[in-house]
Amino acid sequence: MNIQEILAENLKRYRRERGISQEELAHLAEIDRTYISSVERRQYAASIEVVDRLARALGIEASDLLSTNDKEA
Amino acid sequence: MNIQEILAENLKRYRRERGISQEELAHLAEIDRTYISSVERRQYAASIEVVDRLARALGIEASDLLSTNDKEA
DNA sequence: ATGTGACTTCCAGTCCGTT
DNA sequence: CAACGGACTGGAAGTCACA
Repeated sequence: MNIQEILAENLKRYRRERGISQEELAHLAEIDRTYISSVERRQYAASIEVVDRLARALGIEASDLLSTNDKEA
Repeated sequence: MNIQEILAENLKRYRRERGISQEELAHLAEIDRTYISSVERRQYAASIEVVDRLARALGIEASDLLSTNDKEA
């Protein structure tokens, strides 16, 4: 389990918990729609900047998106 | 407190707790010494890849380096 | 043992589209 | 709504000399 997978899995999980689409999250986090798709498909090693923006959009902290524990927000 | 500051502060704190220099950490994480210096001085929004390598070198998890809580490892 | 400016390379991230 | 492609740009990644 590398860091990109951890981010991808956490992102998908939290996003689905919120019941929002990639597109909506993209809008909320002000990140490109196709980029969110790429991250969820482990295509890139995102910067902490985008991890932070994604976390804020989901109402959690950046560290939650990189955590290996599967705890609820 | 933005994400770069959080990373910088956590990195410095954990590194000093371990009593190791930037040079030693650089060697352990296989990252250039001056790059670690840059990160600690908030010059970049590092990628999660780099954060992960630094965390491993410090014996912690990537999420610990981005956490806002000041807990011990 | 660390900070810094200058530098080059390359991929993160955006924007257009189609399947 | 998501995966995926091509083309592009800015800035992270990585290194050096010197203070």
